[in-house]
Amino acid sequence: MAELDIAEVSHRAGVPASTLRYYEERGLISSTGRRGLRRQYDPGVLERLALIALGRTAGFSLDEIALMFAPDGQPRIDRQKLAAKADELDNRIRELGVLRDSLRHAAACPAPSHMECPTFRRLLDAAASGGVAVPGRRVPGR
Amino acid sequence: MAELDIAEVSHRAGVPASTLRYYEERGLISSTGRRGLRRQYDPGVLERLALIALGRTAGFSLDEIALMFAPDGQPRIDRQKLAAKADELDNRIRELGVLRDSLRHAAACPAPSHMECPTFRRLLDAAASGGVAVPGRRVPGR
DNA sequence: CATTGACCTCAAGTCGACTTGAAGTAGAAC
DNA sequence: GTTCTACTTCAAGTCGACTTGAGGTCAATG
Repeated sequence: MAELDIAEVSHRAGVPASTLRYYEERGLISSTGRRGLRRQYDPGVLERLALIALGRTAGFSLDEIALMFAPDGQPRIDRQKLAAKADELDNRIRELGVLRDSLRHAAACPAPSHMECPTFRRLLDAAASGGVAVPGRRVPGR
Repeated sequence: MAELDIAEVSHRAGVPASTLRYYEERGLISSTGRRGLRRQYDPGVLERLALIALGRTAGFSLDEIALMFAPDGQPRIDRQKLAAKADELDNRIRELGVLRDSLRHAAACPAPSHMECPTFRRLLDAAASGGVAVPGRRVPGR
């Protein structure tokens, strides 16, 4: 079985068929042909989908991911971009670490009200001054 | 000057006026009155905005945050929820850590193509099997 | 040969958190 | 007293990644 049916791909990759069609439309994957109406895929699409999933979890947009494939379909992953994303992740991880520790402290804090807890207030100031970022926040000028 | 003008709040909190109106509409903050048309705010709104910002960076939705204020305006932060969010953050942090390490490895990997690098392939399998989560991904059945 | 059911296309809807635009108003400066 | 300007309301638009729905098609099953 060289060719996979869309249902097969959907099942194996754990991705809805609608998403496969969407990815195709966006140029992220391509079908090798049709059996009747139905899309057929090369088994390699599974690896490609894994790559896409990976990119998504690393925080790349679909557009960015699309650029990571050469026109011939071979992944052309820019090592610099990977390193940059790793650094980005590093920052986010550090932020989240601080946040987590502070949340835990606040959860265990004996102060009658959170507002009277110095740790909580410090956290608050950090958040207010934009020291910590929200992932999906739109930046002014975009 | 007990009362702050919306422009003042916007400036001090680093939040656009449109967002302040939006937060008011959502019941997250309230203005004490108007001078002419313009909203006036109690200085306490700044602390509240900081609290909102904090909640956002911790990954709470505006609806969740709204529930963290008692009707009287006093923050009523559920310590259990904080702890739960901390645990959630902990998981995410661990995932991101793995991802970061793998990205870094891939970036430095000597294999001619990423596909031939065992570390990269392992990472790929993890991503494919949904071992790592994308923050904003919609879960089936929601 | 007719039915079934899973696929197809294309347009439109969803979600959350805002932003933007049009049309109006009022305090303050001239 | 007029103009300026920063605010006001309300509806609609935006962004990314998909999902959903209506109406159509076709390989396989009976």
